Amino acid sequence: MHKTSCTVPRPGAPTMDALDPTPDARPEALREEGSDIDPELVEQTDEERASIRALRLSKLAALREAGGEPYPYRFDRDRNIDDLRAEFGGLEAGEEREVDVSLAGRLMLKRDQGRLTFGQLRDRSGEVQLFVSAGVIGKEQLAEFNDLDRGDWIGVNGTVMVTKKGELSVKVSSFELLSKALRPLPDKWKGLSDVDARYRQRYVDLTVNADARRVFEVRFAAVQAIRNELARRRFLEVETPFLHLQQGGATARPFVTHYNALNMDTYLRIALELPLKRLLVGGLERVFEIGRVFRNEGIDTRHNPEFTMLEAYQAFGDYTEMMELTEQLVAAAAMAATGSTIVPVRGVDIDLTPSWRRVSMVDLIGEVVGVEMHPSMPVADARAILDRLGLSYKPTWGAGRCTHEVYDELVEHTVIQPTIVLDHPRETSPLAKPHREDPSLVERFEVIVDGRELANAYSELNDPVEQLARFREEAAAKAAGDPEAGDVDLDYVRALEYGMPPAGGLGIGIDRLVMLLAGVESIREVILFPTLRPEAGLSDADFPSGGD
RNA sequence: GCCUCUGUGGCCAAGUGGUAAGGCAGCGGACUUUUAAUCCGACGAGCGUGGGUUCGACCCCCACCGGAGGCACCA
Repeated sequence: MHKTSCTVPRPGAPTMDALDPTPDARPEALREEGSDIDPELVEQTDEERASIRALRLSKLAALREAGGEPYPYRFDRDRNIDDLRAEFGGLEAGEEREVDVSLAGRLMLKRDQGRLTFGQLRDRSGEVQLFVSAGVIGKEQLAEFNDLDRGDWIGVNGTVMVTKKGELSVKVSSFELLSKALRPLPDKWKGLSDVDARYRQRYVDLTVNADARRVFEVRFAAVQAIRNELARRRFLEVETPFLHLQQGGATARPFVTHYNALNMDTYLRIALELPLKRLLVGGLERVFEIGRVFRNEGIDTRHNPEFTMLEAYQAFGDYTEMMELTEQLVAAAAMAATGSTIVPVRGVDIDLTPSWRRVSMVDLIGEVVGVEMHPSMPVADARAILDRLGLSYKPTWGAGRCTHEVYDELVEHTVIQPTIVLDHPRETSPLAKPHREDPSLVERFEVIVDGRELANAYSELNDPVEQLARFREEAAAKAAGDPEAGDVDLDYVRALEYGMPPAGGLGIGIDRLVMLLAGVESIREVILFPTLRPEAGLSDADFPSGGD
């Protein structure tokens, strides 16, 4: 047993032995003088005895035995660690201040020097060293501190000092266990790198990987900046239903769920569009929603079945307003998240500073591919171009769809710097208003950055007769077996019949924006709990009671 | 859905046909200014799961279960 005694008996302390009258049945190896093994461990299997978790459970039991509480209710700290650094960061090596401070956080490292132990305490704002000296808190308290484990949550009280190596520290006068960790943290240097474990146990990932934490700070800053900019422009933030009775607002397969009370199937929303535009009919004029949408499609580095969209609608504007708005929102997000509107992506500086290049789809195709194409050209000519370019097409495609195909296959991925690609073929844009100068086009643009679509916007269709016709086309396609086609939303048509003001609408994929700003290549890195298959092998057997 | 890669103690990681290195953490010991502290000592896995081949399998084969990347589709 330990040479030091302390108020909390640790495994093997005399009180425990006294409480256990049974003969010492411990294996030879554990019965030696100085063995620190809790007698309770004898009740455990070999596997449990070997496990860190079992040892921690016995620590827990010992602590409670002594009247301690490993999971107390609260701790009053008086500042965050970054506050402490701001206040005392100017101290010289060796300086001390008789200022009482109290901090709370997770114990990340321990360096035991014998009569002195250094700890590393982390809260959300930063880390600071703990200086825990027997000369200050006494040998017993020091032994208790040394009995803490990496990963435990603690609260500390102490004064401020700087070590002779210049490290700002808290000279601990007392500490309190706030929550005992039963499972060990990953390697203190290598951290957690197994991506499966990182996503499934995001709590561990966030604990040990600073990069993971940084991504979500970036995400918050970007979203907050977008909210602020929209609010400044007098947009009203709203919340619309997740459960939709009809499929619409985008072309995508929905998740279907059953609502018992109404005994009917409902869809998880695939877009925010139709409810928001109803609000324009209602006269709200400028509305936006940042929210989760759900698409029953594949998972890859750029797609997660649930993801976050911003959609904003502005009455009395058209898509040219949306171009300016998109630029300002993205620039504001970049500035807030990274401090700059220039973000490095794979060695290339992407300059998000407004204004961005604006180019029509047909002009861009001419520039990149070197062919003259237009949705108004005879379909036979369009097909000839696709043949020459080695692209395939379906017999149902018109010249517009063919034009879009060339753009998708050969142009989009070549566009690295932010570019507003405008005036899409009418054939591929069923929800946008026809172009005021060219009936084969619609007033629509996409923003391409780093070869990927970041935003999509229209002059919104508000002609109820035209809208009904398009809904009917979709419904016919759905009836013919297209799972991505939507339903006829008669209430939406009725809303338009009351009159929707002319408006521009904008959608931005928030996850992709964050990927860009955070410099990560997988959408799972910007979603806290990405969709994964069920974890195999996690069972009750992984949670032995520890011998109680 | 298809293709390729991948799964070794709590974490990181070697081994690729001869019977599981090493590091971190944890455990015991030393140390009052460390910074991934250091030093000494003891311990811990039969290699995702199930079959098969072989005298012998972490290693080869098959299936299944996770994961990653790519293709297809989409934001």
